[in-house]
Amino acid sequence: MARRTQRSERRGHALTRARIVQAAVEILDSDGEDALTFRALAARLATGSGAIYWHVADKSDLLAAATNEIIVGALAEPDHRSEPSQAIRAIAIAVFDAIDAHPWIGAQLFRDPAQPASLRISEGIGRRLQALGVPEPALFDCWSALVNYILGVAVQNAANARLLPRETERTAFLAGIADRWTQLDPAKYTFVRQVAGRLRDHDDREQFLAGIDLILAGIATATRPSEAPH
Amino acid sequence: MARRTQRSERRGHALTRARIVQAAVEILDSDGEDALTFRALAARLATGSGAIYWHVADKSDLLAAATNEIIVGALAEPDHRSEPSQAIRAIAIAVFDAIDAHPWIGAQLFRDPAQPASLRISEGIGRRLQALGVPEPALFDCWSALVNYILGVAVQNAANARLLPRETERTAFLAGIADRWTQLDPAKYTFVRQVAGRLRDHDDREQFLAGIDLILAGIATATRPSEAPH
DNA sequence: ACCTGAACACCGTTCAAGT
DNA sequence: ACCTGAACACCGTTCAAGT
Repeated sequence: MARRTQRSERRGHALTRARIVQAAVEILDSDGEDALTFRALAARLATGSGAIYWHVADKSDLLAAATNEIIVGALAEPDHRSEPSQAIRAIAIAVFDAIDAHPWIGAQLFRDPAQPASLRISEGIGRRLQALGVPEPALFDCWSALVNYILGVAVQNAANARLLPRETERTAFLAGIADRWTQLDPAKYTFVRQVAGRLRDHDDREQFLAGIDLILAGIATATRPSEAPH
Repeated sequence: MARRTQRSERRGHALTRARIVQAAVEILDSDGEDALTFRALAARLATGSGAIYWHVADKSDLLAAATNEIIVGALAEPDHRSEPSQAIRAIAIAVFDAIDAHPWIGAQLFRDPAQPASLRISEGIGRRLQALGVPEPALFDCWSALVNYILGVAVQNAANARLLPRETERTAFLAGIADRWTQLDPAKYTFVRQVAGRLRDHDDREQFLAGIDLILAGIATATRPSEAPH
C-alpha cells in the first residue's frame, strides 16, 4: 500500500525486493499461479531473470513474501471495539476473503508458522479468546482449533477457486457434483445423496462462518463451567 | 490390496493402471513428491515414459488415483459398533494418520470433492451425525464443519511433515519457533509469546483431536435444545 | 491395442561476463 | 554492488515409429 522512497531510485525504476514482490503479486492475481515464472517476471520488470536472484533467494522465498504482503494487508485494521467473538469472526472472514481474492496464497500459508502472516492471525485470535474468558488450561486447544480451522478451510476454498475461476463455472460445477451424488449407490451413500440438494445452493462463506460459530459454541462449553454467573 | 488377475498378463508384468499407481505410491512414499517423475516411474516399471500415458491421463490423474488408493484403504474397516461420536473420532484419526504417513496426499485431497476418497469421509461423518440425533436444519452445517476441519488440519500437518521428515528435526524445529516467538515484541505479540512454551511439547495428533471434541461439543449445543430429555 | 524413446516446449537456477 | 542473458539440468507431454 505505502510507497517507499528509494534512495538509489532512478526514473522510479530501480530493481528492489519490494518492486519484485509487487510485480509477482500482479502476475499471480491476473494470470494465476502457473504464469509466475522468472522469465515472465523478468520481462515485466524489463531485466534479466538472473537479476531477480540478487534480491530474492528463490521461488519459494518470492511466494512467501507475496503471501505476507497480502495477509498483513488484510489484517491491517482490526476493530478494537467489537465484542471478542465478533472480532474472531471478523478475523476469520478477513483471512477467508483474502485467500478467496488471491487463491495462490493457499498453498503458501502453511509453509512457515513463524512467518508474519501466521503470527498476526494467531495473535488476533488468541487475544480475543482471553478476552472471552477462556480459562488457561483450555486456551491452547481452543486457539489451535480455531486457527487450524480458519487456515484449513480457507485454503481448501482457495483450491476450489483455483479450479473454477468464474462464478458461472462454480454454479455448474456444484450442480454437477450434486447430480453425481444423487446417482450414487443408495445403500453405500445414503447420507451423501441426502445432502446433495443442499450442496447445490450453499454459500462457501456462510458455511465457513457456521463452522466458526460451532467451534465458538464448543469453546463456550469449555468456558462456562469455571465461570460464576454474574 | 487385492491383486487383480490380468488376462493378458505375461510373467506377471503386464503394464496396467493398477501397477502404475502402485509404483507411483512406492516412489512417493520412499522418495517424496519431487521424486515422482514420469521418467523415474518408467524406469521402475522398465518401460518408456510414453507408455504410462496410455493408462493414465496425466500427472494429476496419477496423483488422484494414488490418493484414492490410500484413503479408501485407510477407511476400509469402520467399526460399526461404537458410539457415534467415537466413530467420528475414529474416522478423523484414520484420515489424519493416513495423511501423516503419506504426506503427498495433502495437496491432492482437495482437488475433486467427488472423488471416492472425499465421498467415503463425507458419508462416514454424515451418518454418525444423524445417529447422534442432530436435527435436519443443523445437519449440513455440522457435517461441513467437521469434514472441513478434518481435511484442513490433516493437510496442514502433511505440509509440515513434508518440510520435516524426521522426528528429531521436528522437535528442533518446534523449539526454534518457540524461541523465536519468545523474542517477539511483547506489545504486539502478547498472546503468541505466552503460548510459545506450550508449542514446544504439543502433540499434533492430540491437538487435532481436541479440535474435533470442541466441534462435537458445539454440535451437542445445536442438538440438545430440540431434544426432550428421555 | 499397446509400447518405445527421441523430441518439443517449457521450467528454476547458475554463472561468467559486463557496468 | 548490481545487472545481463546464455547455458545447464531438469520437467511433463507428444508422437512417429515400431510390435
